[in-house]
Amino acid sequence: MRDALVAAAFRLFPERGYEQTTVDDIVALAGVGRRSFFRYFPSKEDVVFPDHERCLADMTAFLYAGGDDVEPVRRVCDAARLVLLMYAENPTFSVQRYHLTKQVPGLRAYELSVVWRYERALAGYLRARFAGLRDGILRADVIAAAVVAAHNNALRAWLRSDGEGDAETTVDHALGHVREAFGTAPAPGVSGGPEDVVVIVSRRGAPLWRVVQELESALGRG
Amino acid sequence: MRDALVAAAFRLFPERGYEQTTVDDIVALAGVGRRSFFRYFPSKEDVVFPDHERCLADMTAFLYAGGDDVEPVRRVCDAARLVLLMYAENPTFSVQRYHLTKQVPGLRAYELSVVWRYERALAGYLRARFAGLRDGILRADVIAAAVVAAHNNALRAWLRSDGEGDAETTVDHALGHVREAFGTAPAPGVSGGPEDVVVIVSRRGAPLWRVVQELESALGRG
DNA sequence: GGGCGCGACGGTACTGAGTTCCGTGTCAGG
DNA sequence: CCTGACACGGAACTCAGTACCGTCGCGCCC
Repeated sequence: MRDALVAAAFRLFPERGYEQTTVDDIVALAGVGRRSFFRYFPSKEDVVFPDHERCLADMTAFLYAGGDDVEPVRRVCDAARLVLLMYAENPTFSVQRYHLTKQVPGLRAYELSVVWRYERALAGYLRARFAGLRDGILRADVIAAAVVAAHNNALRAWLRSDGEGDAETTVDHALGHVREAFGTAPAPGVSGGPEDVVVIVSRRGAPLWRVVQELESALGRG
Repeated sequence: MRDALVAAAFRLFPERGYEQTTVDDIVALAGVGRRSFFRYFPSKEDVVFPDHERCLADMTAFLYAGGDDVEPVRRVCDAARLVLLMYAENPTFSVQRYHLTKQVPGLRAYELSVVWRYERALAGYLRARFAGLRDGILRADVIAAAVVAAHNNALRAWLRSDGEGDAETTVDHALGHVREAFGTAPAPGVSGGPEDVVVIVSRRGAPLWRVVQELESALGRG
């Protein structure tokens, strides 16, 4: 029933556009009553994101499945990675939806509220992991936003390639930037970020010779 | 006329709720025709964010008013700071709207699309400033998202205080975290982050003497 | 001064999303 | 055969948003 409605909707949307397709058109093509549409989808927009609830639940489950021994930032990056892989499971559907949301303002707004829930899930996890830390909530919110932005960047690049590109490499590269910025270097050779970049953090009070020593060591010239 | 409609709307919203207030109620109280409402506000939600367009335009103008000599990340942080100060100009109105958006899902979704436009404005500016840089677009998007998240964090904290707290200090502190994470130390004594930390990023291919030069300069020992 | 265009406002009627209420079939178990 | 739970369908309704048109007030030009 759900699947029949989604199938009918995505047969009509490409040919006459989202806004020009009424719910009556969809239910007529699916051969079901109008009332049944709103039983399965609270609004017309929801039919465009039919598996969003399940995907969000999967990501949340993944977050809390790992123990507290795994590094938090790495965990949320892996969660974002997981979401992108879910998108990549149905390339044609994802690309079709991308073209819809790109040109229908109403759907773009709805997509924002969808993405927002993912971001809040990530932030909630990080807030719990950062509990007690100085500015833990702020740090959690900022990192969650950065992770989502990196994920979206990679996702859109992949969608623009019509699902032909390498989604994994792209998202790992993007998330590598975030982990770099927030103090968790990607594992060597994992393909996150360019491998010829090294970050040194120093306190101003430290003696210069110690900083140079660390620097040479980090650059492999010691 | 606009002001009359906004005033009427915000007299009705608190007493009977946003969704229970129809557009007809608003225009009846304002003493104008229903048609005129939609002349000034494309949708019912827009009356809740009456000065959003102006605020966005002001922020964009501020971004491009500074020359290319000012550091990009600092510039977008200052732009976010400017937005928060605009909110702080009308504390009672901002707090009232906060309570509305907090409990009406439809308004929260609309607010997301509003915030999204600010984020895209910041990202657009950063993309231009980072043009030609390796992963410039990705970096721009991630930093814009982080700045917006930090701004929102500070804004919500201030709104929860019913506009009584110190908005400037809060937002400076939050944005300091972002500037720390992305390699731009906050101005000395501004209260963002620990002031004795400096970050140097180097590519492995760079000559060591150049790196040490940058390092000495950053540490203020050159 | 008298048409005259123009822009702002108001009213009517319409479309379509979303809701409410209710009738109908269907299948289980007693 | 009766009955209660449940899924579906349909009619009628509310309200946001749009299209169309009529009206008023204003300056402007002949």
